Amino acid sequence: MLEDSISEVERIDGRRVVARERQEVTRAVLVLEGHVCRYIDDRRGLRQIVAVHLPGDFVDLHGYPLRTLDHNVATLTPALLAHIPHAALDRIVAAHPQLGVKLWFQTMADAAMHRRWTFRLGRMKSLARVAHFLAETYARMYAINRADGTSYPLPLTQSDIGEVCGLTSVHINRVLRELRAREICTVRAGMVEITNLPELVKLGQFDPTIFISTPILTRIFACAGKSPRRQHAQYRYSP
Amino acid sequence: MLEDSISEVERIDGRRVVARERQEVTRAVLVLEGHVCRYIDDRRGLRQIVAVHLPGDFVDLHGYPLRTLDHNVATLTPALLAHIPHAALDRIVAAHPQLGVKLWFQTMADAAMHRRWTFRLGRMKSLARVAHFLAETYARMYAINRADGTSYPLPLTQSDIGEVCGLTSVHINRVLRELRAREICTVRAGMVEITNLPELVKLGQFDPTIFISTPILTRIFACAGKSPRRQHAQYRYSP
DNA sequence: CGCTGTCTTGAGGACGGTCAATGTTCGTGG
DNA sequence: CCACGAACATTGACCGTCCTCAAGACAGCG
Repeated sequence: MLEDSISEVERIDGRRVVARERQEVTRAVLVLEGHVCRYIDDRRGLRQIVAVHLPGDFVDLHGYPLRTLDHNVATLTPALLAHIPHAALDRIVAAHPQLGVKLWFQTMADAAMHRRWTFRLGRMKSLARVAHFLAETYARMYAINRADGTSYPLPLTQSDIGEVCGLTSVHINRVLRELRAREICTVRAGMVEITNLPELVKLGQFDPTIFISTPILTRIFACAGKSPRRQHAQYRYSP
Repeated sequence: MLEDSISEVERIDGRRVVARERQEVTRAVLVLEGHVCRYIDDRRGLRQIVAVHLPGDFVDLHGYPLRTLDHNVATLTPALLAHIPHAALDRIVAAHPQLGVKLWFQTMADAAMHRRWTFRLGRMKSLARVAHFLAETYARMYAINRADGTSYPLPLTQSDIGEVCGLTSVHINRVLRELRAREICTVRAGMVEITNLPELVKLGQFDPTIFISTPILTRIFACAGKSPRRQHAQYRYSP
């Protein structure tokens, strides 16, 4: 039904703004090819990326209930985007309320990822942040069959990764060097080659639960054990 | 209809865990009184708070489409909670799909706040983070009529605020001292007294848009002007 | 009273930002 | 085929923010 609702398919260059903050949205965007991100500008015009979207992801489905955007949307690479008018979603939801809940589910998976990102920025050091991001992206790429064994394409610059992880491009460079030196993974020429997945997962405290839709992922990430317990210290927080 | 769906009202102490990560949820929790938070533990058992909920907020409505939680829920203060079984939501959504979209909207407002938090942690310095949090909470308290002029109750310890802002309680203490010294606001004895709202909003780069449901808020936060422009520097990012 | 939890302050140090120079890659045009 | 420029990657030196550790003050409460 969604496929039939596509009103337009658009090919677009890399590094192009697709939609602006506060803008009214009348259709949802679905990524068919390429990497798309959502970001929030600060006053100086610098930005924090709040989500990265891969093929198969809705970028702004939340714009359907919200009607307006609270952030910008831009491509990171050349991309192929499908547009689905909100009116079509109205019809689907009205006719099949349970499908409405399924769409809702999609946006909630997104929100769960937002929470992980909040956690990542609030609690982790640079090395762990990057490790988490790389592990998360691996899981997502794997799930959509874009990972070749332990490697996958990541067409982001070091600045982009910095904007994701709340670090400067300079520091990202040093972190990637460290990850390479520790033989955990190699990021080069737009490709990530993971040499030690258990270590990457552990370092990034990556919890694959929210991504596990396929049993394959469960096996791949079997290494991710954890059992946190709240501790009562003088400083409840120490990153 | 929601009111009629309440299956139970529960009074609960402060600092109690209400629900645990990975737990299946079968009912939604609505805050009637008190402060409730959602948080993610790290391996060491320390935590990052990813959301704070005030009276009138759904805490885990996202558990309705997701069916399981990706974080913990705990009270910060004694609270009064209403429980609404998912089965009741099923009936509402089936009978009135447009009400389903309204519920969806609620969870998306939440997601929008998540994105602001990501931005806050990724891009802002300590003073700005705390200022943003205080301004945001003021807007929310004002909207539910819990603010008395320029002051409102904030029954969080400095450690709690640290867990929200990704800082230690020690540093929160210094930040609050600084805010007081600059005569922007005073946080003491569980109360926030804002002495210079425009400055607080500016410092925290607070954007009230996503909270503006009432015209009153628009007026109160008229001081929040902004017009960011993407800048192309060697370092796209510098916090 | 004497807990216990919270707040406050100081001293020292680590992490990551800032600045700046240089290297690398790649596309474009002479 | 090479020269040039633009964007990205890499490295070093320095420094600021915020964490860490530690000690003490304060308040509420049994």
